[in-house]
Amino acid sequence: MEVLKKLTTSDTKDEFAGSASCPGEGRIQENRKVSRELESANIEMSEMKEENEKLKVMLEHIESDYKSLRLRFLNKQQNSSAKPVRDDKNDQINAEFLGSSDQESEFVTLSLGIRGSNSPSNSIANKEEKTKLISLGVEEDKELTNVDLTLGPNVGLAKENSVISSLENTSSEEAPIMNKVTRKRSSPSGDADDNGQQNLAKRARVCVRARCDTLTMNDGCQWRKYGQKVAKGNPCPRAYYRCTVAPGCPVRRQVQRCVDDMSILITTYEGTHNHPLPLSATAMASTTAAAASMLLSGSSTSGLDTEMIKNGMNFKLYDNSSRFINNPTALSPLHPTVTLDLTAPPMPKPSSSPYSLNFNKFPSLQRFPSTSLNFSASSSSSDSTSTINIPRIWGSGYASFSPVTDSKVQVGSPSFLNIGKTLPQNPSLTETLTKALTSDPSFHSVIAKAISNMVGSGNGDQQSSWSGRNLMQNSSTSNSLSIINQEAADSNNKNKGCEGYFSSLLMSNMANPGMLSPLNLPSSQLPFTMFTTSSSSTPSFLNKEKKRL
DNA sequence: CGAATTTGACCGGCGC
DNA sequence: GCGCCGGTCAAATTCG
Repeated sequence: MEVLKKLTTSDTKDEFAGSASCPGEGRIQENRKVSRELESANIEMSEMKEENEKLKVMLEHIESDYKSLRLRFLNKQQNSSAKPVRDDKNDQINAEFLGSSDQESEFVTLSLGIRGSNSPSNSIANKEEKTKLISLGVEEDKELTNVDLTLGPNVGLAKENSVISSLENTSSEEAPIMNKVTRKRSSPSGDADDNGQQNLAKRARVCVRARCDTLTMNDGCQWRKYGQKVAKGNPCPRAYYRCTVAPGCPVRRQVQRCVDDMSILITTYEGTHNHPLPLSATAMASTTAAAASMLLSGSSTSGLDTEMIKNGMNFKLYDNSSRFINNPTALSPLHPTVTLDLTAPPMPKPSSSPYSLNFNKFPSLQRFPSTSLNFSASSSSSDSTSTINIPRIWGSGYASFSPVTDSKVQVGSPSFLNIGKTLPQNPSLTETLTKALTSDPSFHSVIAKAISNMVGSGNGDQQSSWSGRNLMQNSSTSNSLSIINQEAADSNNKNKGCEGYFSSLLMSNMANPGMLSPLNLPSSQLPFTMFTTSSSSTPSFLNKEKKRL
């Protein structure tokens, strides 16, 4: 902008100087013309100055937001690595994110979904018990944050995982409940399930919805199919995969077409990789880990936001309990699930849409005016659903997204349905990235991660056919069948899935400096949709996990 | 021929 | 206790 300003000024001066050589009457007219141009240039300059000022203010805002979030993250990290001690500082931090007591209640409900074992009766159905546990809020949250992070890969998350060790006590507390059940069948990956910490984290699921015309979304990992089944409510068979990057890796993945929109692929991740991940897999793994972190902790301040921020992502949570009624996986009562919606649904309208923001239930949400991060829950005491919106540009190939205007960098070439060839980028991307790289090591690492993901995104997972007996037994819609058949054809063509999809998302997001901070963005610019479901019926899945021991 | 996928059977949790 | 359902196993089959 400064350059443009200089150019404008110098051009004007040149013209003015040139006009001095014009002889006769024409000189007056020429002078008038030049003065008009000068005037318009001055106006333009003043406009640019104003714009400059605005941009400066925006930049300062972004910087301060980033610093404050970073401080909070570091604070969290410190508190987690040390023995949790409830103090005023912690209270303040938590109160800041919890909002009103109503919200607090829901917040704790989410947490208890995971930590029910700590409750004497393993039930949070009645409000009195909830209230008791609310008083434990801070410490519970911290521990959960640690648990959550175990969902991620062991590589590339060293910082986050550094606090996992404090979880040992938690898993030992769970033992009595888990001991109730024994498991007859031993899992081939049982070794990896050998501790309660893993079990806890494993049961958290991260569901990724994405438009994809291929059988699976390539997340960089290698998967082997071990089963396929038609789940109730969806004629499309659900395929079960386990990670084969390393023997004994407990991570599972479920892949299923969305019954409402067959072009949408629902991929659900569960478990923790117990091995180094390929570079191409770290983006998905770290982000799902962060998402699960938020889910398990029930805290908007835990893993997800920090990880998303690190990844240049921006998110917003809001009630969306009706959204996944046809997705039994996502709403499984046994598994708290967080859903990342990359399908670019229509942006929610607060009052009329089923995806509407639920501010009315939790007026206290407005206590976060400086952030676009909101957390609300359904009125149900047992389940809670939250959503993060993803911009249309990511999922549907829309050509523009608010603060970005042009594209100079090609961010992969995803093969999934409706994704545009060019991704958004800011004209000053180079400058922005340079600044960020030189000023913030963490941002540096994120960019490096994303770039390496782009480079290494060629590792496809094994494909399998969607045409199975299970489908034929249950499917009655020709629409489903035609799509399934197409999937089978894709499989024969050795289609490698939505290659580099997630990496592209990360990179496209980082290419948008306006999204480096999640704060102060209007809701229309919030980049993705996330749903979370959390059940309060913890003991069952804890018991099941104990059986595997 | 080894690896990967398919598919029928089985198991455990949960609701009634 | 029974049936439904999600999830997993493992033998059979297919693929490269």
